[in-house]
Amino acid sequence: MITALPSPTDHRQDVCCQSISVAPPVDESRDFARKLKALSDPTRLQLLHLIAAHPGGSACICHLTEPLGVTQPTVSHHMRLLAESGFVTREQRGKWAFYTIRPGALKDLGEYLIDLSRLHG
Amino acid sequence: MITALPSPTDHRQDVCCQSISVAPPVDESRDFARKLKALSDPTRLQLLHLIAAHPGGSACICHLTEPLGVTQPTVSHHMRLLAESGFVTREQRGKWAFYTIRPGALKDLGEYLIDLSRLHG
DNA sequence: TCCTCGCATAGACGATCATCTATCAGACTC
DNA sequence: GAGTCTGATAGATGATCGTCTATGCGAGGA
Repeated sequence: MITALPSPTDHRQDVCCQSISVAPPVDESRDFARKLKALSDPTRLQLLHLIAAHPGGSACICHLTEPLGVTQPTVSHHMRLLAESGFVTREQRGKWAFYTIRPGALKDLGEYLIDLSRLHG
Repeated sequence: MITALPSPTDHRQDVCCQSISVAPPVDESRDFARKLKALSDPTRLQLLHLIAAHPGGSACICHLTEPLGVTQPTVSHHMRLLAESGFVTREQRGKWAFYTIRPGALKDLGEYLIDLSRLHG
């Protein structure tokens, strides 16, 4: 809803700009914010890079700890967050846990940001 | 560097997957993580939506407080974070502070995520 | 020059987070 | 079945975060 629409010839000083009261998409914002938060840590981004560099975008945890210089429980914690947010899937193969990138989740989030950059009224 | 390359006919049980020790881009990850963190809050996403809905992607703070149900200092705090991360620019017009979306910043981040989704080896 | 208005800053507080050490659970080997 | 290995979980701790109230500061208007 537009409550004020100052034109270039409007000399009133108590009007700053159009007031647009369109309610922002609260639930959607909350959902995307949660996903963005899951990616907002350098260790998790590096984990995704490492996994993505493996054939098929799939890697086992045992090869993710040493290159990052953090402990195994820390990697496990981060992988859980990434899995809960839908960026990877977990699969047990024998004694090893494999995590696989879900490209669609990253792509969807990227497109959300690009759409937001194009939203101009 | 690849240290183990089990083929489908490799029956050794103590090999789980290729170990790829390519050092992840630490500085780049830290930078993108900082930007993602700036967007990882529902209030900030709604602020960006609100500003983007204004003509020219530009709005003054006075119209951003009420629709979001938070106090003015809280909006000011969030806008500072968004400005420091490069997603908006600030401009003083008379007594009003205008914030303008920087579409390129959102677009770059979106493309980073889409590239990451395509990284598969 | 004082007053008002718009917005930033300061400081506090409770919640969340990233990381660690210690431990547990499940799967394989001998 | 005992021992080993992989990875998850529990709990603690220090840091960061989101929000608030109170206050300061600069720009206009009277």
